[in-house]
Amino acid sequence: MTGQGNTAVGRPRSFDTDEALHQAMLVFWKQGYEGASLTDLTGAMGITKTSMYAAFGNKEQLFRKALERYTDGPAAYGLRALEEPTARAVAAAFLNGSVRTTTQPDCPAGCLGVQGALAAGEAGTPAHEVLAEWRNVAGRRLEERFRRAAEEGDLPPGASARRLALYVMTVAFGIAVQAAGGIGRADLQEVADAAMDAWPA
Amino acid sequence: MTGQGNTAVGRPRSFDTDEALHQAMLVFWKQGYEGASLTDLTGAMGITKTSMYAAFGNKEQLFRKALERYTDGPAAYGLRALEEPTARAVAAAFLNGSVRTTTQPDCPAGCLGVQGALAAGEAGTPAHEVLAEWRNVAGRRLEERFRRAAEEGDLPPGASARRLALYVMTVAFGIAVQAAGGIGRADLQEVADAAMDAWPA
DNA sequence: CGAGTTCAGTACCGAACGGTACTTAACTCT
DNA sequence: AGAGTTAAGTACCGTTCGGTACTGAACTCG
Repeated sequence: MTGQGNTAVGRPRSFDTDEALHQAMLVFWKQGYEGASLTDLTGAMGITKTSMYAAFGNKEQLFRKALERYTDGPAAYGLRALEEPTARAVAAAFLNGSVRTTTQPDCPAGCLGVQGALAAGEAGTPAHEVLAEWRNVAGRRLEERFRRAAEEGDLPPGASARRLALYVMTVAFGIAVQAAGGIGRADLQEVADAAMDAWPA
Repeated sequence: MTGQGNTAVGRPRSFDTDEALHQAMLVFWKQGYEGASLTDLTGAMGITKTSMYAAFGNKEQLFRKALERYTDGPAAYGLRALEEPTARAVAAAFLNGSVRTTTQPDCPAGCLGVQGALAAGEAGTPAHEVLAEWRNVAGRRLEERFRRAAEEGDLPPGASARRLALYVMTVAFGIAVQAAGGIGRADLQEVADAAMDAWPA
């Protein structure tokens, strides 16, 4: 029950935790969980190891917080897309957002949720599982949105919400892989457009 | 100019290099380049570090050879697909092959070419670049095949071979990501089928 | 001004990393 | 049998890994 009021007692923190977390996110994004050493992380964050442990716990918890920040920041297009008026617009907005975020000039190429720990050794297993769940949650959100669209008559009777959600997520993940390999934004936007040709009705 | 005839001089190798390379491939496939330690690798290969260095050079060269083996083995569906008679059949065979290989029960889930080093620190950069090139080569092969199809009148006049190749590769990579996250074969086959709905004409 | 509390920095921990020198074992050829 | 050649095994190299005691410094409150 440690009070979290703004009455500061003790020596005040000399760095901005938000900015430090942002830098850590960028390192994880570029190098992956196992490829990012504490030296890489704290170097980019501009703090020492002790400060990082005091502020964030350990490497794994730092990664989880960096992923939350990624979700609310660069990956926010995911939730925004769900608010589009039609299922088709939702799918297009999701794919377009993934193209834009995975090819942002001032950020690492690709998607943290995909390349953060797609394969991992023993040390990276927790991160691997966290990211797999992160991707599945996104897919479930999309599926629920499409199910609602089906109930509203926004999708043809035969369409499967689950199948459509899986398809859109799969194309988005593929876009992330291509971006990580250096494929440019214009090419990937064409891919996103081509993917929408498979949309029903 | 060391002769490579079958006249064996010196102590004969006591392990099967092909089998050892196969085991190394499986470890890289499951754990990625940086996540696979020499202890993990040599443990699975059933040999000591010295034997591994004598037979394969170092970790990076072992990875390159494991990737070649992956190309000729689990990923051989890629070249086979190019031999299909029509562009549509090529695309379908490629996607179906990716579904089968990334969800093989007795192999790691996903694709070595995708998850081997999608993001990497400094130590994993060579592997990262090797895999990016590996994916691009596959895409170029597909693009050439589709260009030939266009010349043969096997594709509508407006179709872009490059765009179609990029689309098929992107879906295949997305399937690999989904498989790495535990999505099953039946679901992914539905995705592959759905992706073909975008095929022109 | 202490007393209490929290943060920063140095210096260090044991373990694991990729890689190698050196000895011993197993083979072919003369 | 002995020389020459190559592989296997042990034991070790320096470095880096994630993580932590411990010492001072900076702040609020009484």
